[in-house]
Order: sequence, then structure tokens, then C-alpha cells
Amino acid sequence: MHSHSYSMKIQTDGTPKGFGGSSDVGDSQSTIVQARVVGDSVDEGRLMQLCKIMEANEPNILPCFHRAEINAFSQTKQDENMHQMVDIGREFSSVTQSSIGSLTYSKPDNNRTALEVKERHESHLQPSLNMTLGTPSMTSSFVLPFSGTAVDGREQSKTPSPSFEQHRARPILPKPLKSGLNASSETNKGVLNQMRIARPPGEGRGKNQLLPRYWPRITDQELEQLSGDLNSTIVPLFEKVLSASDAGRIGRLVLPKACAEAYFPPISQSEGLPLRIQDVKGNEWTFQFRFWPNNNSRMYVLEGVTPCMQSMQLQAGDTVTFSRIDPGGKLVMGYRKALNNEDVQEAQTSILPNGTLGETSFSGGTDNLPTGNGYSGHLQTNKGSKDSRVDSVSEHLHLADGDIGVHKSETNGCRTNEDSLQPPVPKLEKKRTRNIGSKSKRLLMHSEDVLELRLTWEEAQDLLRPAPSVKPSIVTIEDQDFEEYDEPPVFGKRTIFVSRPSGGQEQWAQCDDCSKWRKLPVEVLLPPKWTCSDNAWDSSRCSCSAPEEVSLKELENLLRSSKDLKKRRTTENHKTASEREPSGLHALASAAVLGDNVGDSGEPSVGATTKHPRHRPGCTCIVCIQPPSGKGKHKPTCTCNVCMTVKRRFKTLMLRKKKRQSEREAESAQKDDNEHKEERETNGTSTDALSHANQSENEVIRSRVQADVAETSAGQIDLNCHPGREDMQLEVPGLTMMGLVPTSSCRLENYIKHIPSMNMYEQQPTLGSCLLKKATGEGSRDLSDEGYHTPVWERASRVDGVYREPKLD
DNA sequence: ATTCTGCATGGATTG
DNA sequence: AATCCATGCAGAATC
Repeated sequence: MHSHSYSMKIQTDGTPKGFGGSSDVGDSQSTIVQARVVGDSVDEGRLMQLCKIMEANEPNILPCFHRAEINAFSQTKQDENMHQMVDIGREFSSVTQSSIGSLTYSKPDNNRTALEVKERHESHLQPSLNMTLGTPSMTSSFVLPFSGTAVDGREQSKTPSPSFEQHRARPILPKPLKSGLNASSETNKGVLNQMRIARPPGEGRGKNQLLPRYWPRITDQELEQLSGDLNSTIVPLFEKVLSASDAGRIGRLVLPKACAEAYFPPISQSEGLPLRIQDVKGNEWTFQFRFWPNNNSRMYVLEGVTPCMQSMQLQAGDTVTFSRIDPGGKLVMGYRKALNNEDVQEAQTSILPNGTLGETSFSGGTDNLPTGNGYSGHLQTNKGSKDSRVDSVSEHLHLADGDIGVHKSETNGCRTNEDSLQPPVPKLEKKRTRNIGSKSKRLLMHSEDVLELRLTWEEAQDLLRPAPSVKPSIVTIEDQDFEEYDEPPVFGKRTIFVSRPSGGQEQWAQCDDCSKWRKLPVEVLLPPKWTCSDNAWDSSRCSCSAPEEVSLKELENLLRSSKDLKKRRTTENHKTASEREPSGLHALASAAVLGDNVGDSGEPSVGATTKHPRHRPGCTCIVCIQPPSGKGKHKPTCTCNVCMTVKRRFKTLMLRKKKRQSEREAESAQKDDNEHKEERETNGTSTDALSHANQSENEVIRSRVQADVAETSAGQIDLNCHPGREDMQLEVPGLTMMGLVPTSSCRLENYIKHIPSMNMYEQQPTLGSCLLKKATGEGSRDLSDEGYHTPVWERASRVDGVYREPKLD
């Protein structure tokens, strides 16, 4: 292991305001920092080990350090030696070598007091201080054994926010990886190990600044673990969250301009140079580092990264890290996988300059930052920097704040005065949307949003009711009555259905006022707002003052039962979906058949769905909720092509139905009978005599429908099926969507019957209308488009168990 | 027809 | 207004 002392003079210009707790810039102080490079060779094996370690360990935060060398590199050699660079390592190596000496930092940051400077200086000088360059938390985080990381005055000046100051101070903080000079470091180890912080990299060249989002992050733990094994110094340069373009097949990785110009060899020609970069697995890749003219600037890219990306199995949202191994200057490319959607987002948001999501992003992810490290304080210490980027950084550190605080107290003066200079500032309030994600919105959907969407979808099921105050007009087409609604349906109250050990099912609803759960008949449909006073089915519990019917424990069981019910239903649905998924037209046919047998109400059903192609009861797709066209309606006597087609189709369906009806009457009789019994049990809690009376017929119908569906739909794909979707309302195992049609109506009817005050909810047209749309031939078209652009059919529903053709425009 | 290549465009953000 | 950069796009090259 070789140690080298070197000095570098770094010219800092364009120092960002606000960095380092003081917005002042222009400090021309120079600080001499000694940096030691340990090791002179790259140990790939160790790299691998490092990677493994990184992967295995949660990100930790390492003290920030300043990359003087980098600056030196860019500053001193960039224009001279890089042109012919084929092997970056070599080139960089030479640069590094040349930079060895004494580090002189020009500090544009005037705000720093002499004391600060001194402290920093001292801290950097600590031989035992191995500064980890924040490596990306990725698997390939690299440790930076730089003992003596130079405090880049430039960096400080650049870092607009106090948080940065802290970051910078961190390097100073005793976290000796190797020599462990700092006793406090031991004490803090645990805490520090959990901190991952983005370190402001030294400016490579010119006035380009590295945005905080590109700052490499490395954890203390990572450093610690690596420090002992690696003889080489890994200098994290920058990292980038992969965009869709980066990770796509095109094989072009867009490099942040500042990073490219700072850490990659300078190129004067668009063609650029081939760059040899080693990945964490030891593989060496050659990319074309080039640029395109872009406006009056350049756009740097690495071409030919696809194989490497594939090798590392990277995708959009993952983070790639570029580091340099010293001595030698070899470029190393690491990566950090986004563990999940959240991580992806996190990764992206984490680099947000604005840090809007900083806290969340880290808390959620295990990959980048350890959660609960308490950096929040850190964040708060940020002075109101004007640089949003800094803010983001600070927010990044948000969770680790507490750790930082520890550092402060235990770093034995390693801390600079920066802390004091950084009064708490509520930066989190500053919400900005900028982040990498924002630039690739298509890639981003917060997991919460996804969840929300999913829930909404589920909740939408079976909850639609005809819009209040809307009365349908009845249209008769070929003896079939259809309801037409001029308003889209509305959502009703969500309830749960449970199966009783006895086999029966119950529906439970929670009072909007007192939150008590009340048992309801299964066929009941509730309005969006429902309270105990609306409980017309149980006079003893029609007031919020009435005690709950079940104990908490029982309630839990109920909820659990409800969940199980859903689970089972989902499973069954999955199981049978591929077997009997009906096509749109067949579904229509089935629905039509079903329609003849209305009146049965016994099916609690509403929930049992999933058998229907595309649309389900309660479907909220644009088609199902599409208001009627304002252009007029088709009349029953309309003879347009659409109407005629539908009529013909219906005729065919009805004929088929009748034919099958007679054919299956006998064979289904027995099955129906059995089902009838089950149904009665299932609806045992229902007090609706009418529904019971209709059960038998309904079951017969249902079985027929199922048979039809099974017969006609083999292999059909439900294009409207939501993956992983769970219907939320109760289900009746085995009940198909078709069965829901009549059931829904019955439920609604019963609902209306039982809740006179709610009679505004007349009948729900959703499924029927959806099906009818299909029948008109629209089914094959994009539903959305259809809904938006071709509202040919009015909403139609079933009246008296019969689906009628809807009016046509 | 597909992929590659070079550049252009435009949203987001910064100065 | 300037800058960055993710992505789109058109022409060329290749399959």
C-alpha cells in the first residue's frame, strides 16, 4: 500500500451562492490540504467484494469530502492529456499523478471564517480520515480511502446551501476508515454507518457545476468495510439516475454536461473518444464518449452502453455511478438498483435538486439511504440557500440529520463552524417538482399514485349507482326495454360482504357519522352517504346511539372474512378467467339472455364479477360512465346500420337463447336446484322474500349464462382486466359477471325499495350499457376513444330483466 | 422493416 | 432568457 501526498491547486469560479451556509462567494482563501492516496493498483477482486458489500448493506452516510483531486484533474490536465485517451485509466492516472503534491484550494467562499477553514483543513489533514466520496449507494459504491480529502473551497462555495457545508464538514468528521485516529469515530460508527450522503464533488472544469443530483453518495459503512480491503482509492465522481432513454435499447447514456466535462477527458470533436470503463464486476467496457452540438452547447453521451446495461440489468430508475480508482485513474462504473417502484422514484427524487421529495424518497427506500437515520436535522440546518439543488441535497440528507448531529457532538472539533453558520431553515416547505423524474414523467408514477389508482379502481366496482335525480327513459327495441340515463352513474357507499360460517353472507356498512358497522341485507345498495338513521332494515340500530351489533373482535373477524372472501374470489376468477372469458358480443348475448330473467334478487352479487369481458358492474371506464351524447338519440324505429346490426344481433341472440333454454332445461334443473339451495343459504340473512322467490329462476339463468360463456369464450382475453385487481364487494364463488347483470338491478331495486328516501337511485345502467355498446360493434374499438368520440349509444340498461337496444344517434 | 445516427425540440429549471 | 437534458424524429444504414 502506497501513500501519496499531493497538493492540488484548484481554481474555483462560479461559486454558487448560498453554499456552505453562507451565500457569500468569492472567498479567495486557499487551503492546503493533504491528501493521501492509498494503494496504487486496482484490485478488481476487491471491487467485487465491495460491490457485494454495498449490496448487502444499507447505504450509509459517509462524511463528505472534497474531491480536490478531481478538480485538479480537470483543471490541470483536462486540456492537455486527454485527447488521445483511449484508456481513461491511464489518462486519469497520469493526471492524478501529476496532481500529487500539495493541495492548494482556492476558496472563493469568503463566508468561511478563518476558523472554519482551519478546522476543515485540520480535519482533512487527519491522516486517519479516509474520506469517502459519496458513492452512489449502488452496489458499486466505492469507498474513498482518501485520507485527507481536501476541502474544496470551490465546492463549498459552490454548494449553495448550508447542508452542503455540513456535508463538507462530514469528511472532516471522524470516520476514520483506516487509521481510526478519531476516537469519536468509533463511537459514531454505528450512526455514521447508516448515513449516506451526497457529497458535492469538486468542480471538474470551468464553470460547470455538478448538480447535487449527480453527487456520488457513499455510506460510511461501505467505506468502512471497504477501507480495510482495498488498497486502492476509489473516487466517486458522479452518478446519474438512468432515464428511459439511457436505459433503452438505443444504447446512449446521456451524461450530465458538467460531469462529462469535469471528469471525462475533454473532447473537441463531436466524435469524441473511446472510453474504457470497468464495471464493478471487473468487466471492462469501451464506450464512445462523445457529444452532440445542442443549441449553443453540447450534449454529452456515452454510446454503446447497452451491453453494459444489460450486463448489470439496469433499467430506468436505476443509478449508475462513475468513479475513478486511484492511483491509476481507472474509470469504474457502478450501479445501484432501484429496489422497487418507490426506489425508482426515490432514486430520481433523491437527486432532486429541490428535494421536494427528499424525505419521502429516502424513507421509503432501502437502497439509497438508510431510513430513519435522522438526517432531517441536517436538512433543517440548511440556510435558505438560493440554490434549489442544494436544497434537494439537504433534503436528501434529511433523514440522516440526527446522525449528523451526533457527528457534531462527537467529532471532537472536527466539525467546522459551519454548523453554527447554518441555522435551521425549513427547506422542506420549498416544494419543487424538478427532478430527473420530472423530466421523464412518463416513467414516474408514484407508487402511492399507483396504489391510489388501484384502490380507486377496485372501489369503483359495484359502487356505481344511477345518478341521483335522474330518471331513465325507457326505450323499447324489439320488445326489449332499455333504460336510458342522461347522467353518468355516481358512486355509492362502499360496504363489505362476509361469509358466515353457516354459509350465508352478510353485508356490512359503516355509518358515516358514528363509524359503527351495521348489518344490511346483501342486496342492498347504499348511497354515497349513509348513516345509521338510514338503516331501514334494522329499526333497533337505526340510530348512531344504538350499540354496534358486533364486538370489536367480531368486527375484526368480519373484516378478515371479507378479505378472505375477496381473496377467494380473486383466486377463482383467476382460475376460470382463461377458461371462460367471454368475448364482448358473447357477453352481450349472455347478458341478453340473463335479462329475460330478471327479478331475481337473490344474488348478492354484485360482486362476483370478473367473468365479464372488459366491463364489470360498476365499471368506471370512459365508456361506462360516458354521458349520453347530446346529439340526439336513436329511436326504436331507427333503421340506420348500427341499429339494424344490433337488432339482428339481438334477434340471433334471443333465438339462440330460447333454443338453448329448452335444451338445457333438463340438465340444468338439478344443478339449479342445488345452487338454489346454496343461494338461499347464502342469502339467508336477507329478509327480502321477493329475492328468495326469484332465486331459483335466477340460478337457472345464471347457470345457462355460465354455460354460454364457457362455450363461447374459451381463450378470450379480457382486455379491460386490471391485473391484480380485486373486486371489492362480496362475491359469490362461481358466479360470473353475467350473473351480476340481473343481480345488480335487483340490488338496486331492492335498495330503492328499502330506502325510499333514496329512490333517486333508480337503476344502474352501467353493465348493460357497456354490453350494448359491444353489441353495436364498438366493442372492438378502443373504449376510451369510443367513449370520447363516438357516443353512439345511449346508456341502456335492463328493465324488468330484459336488455333492450339502446337508442341510437 | 428495423436499427442506427445525428440533431432538434421542448419541458423543467436556473440565473 | 439561458441552460440542461430527456426524448423525438428524420434520414441513413443495415438486416
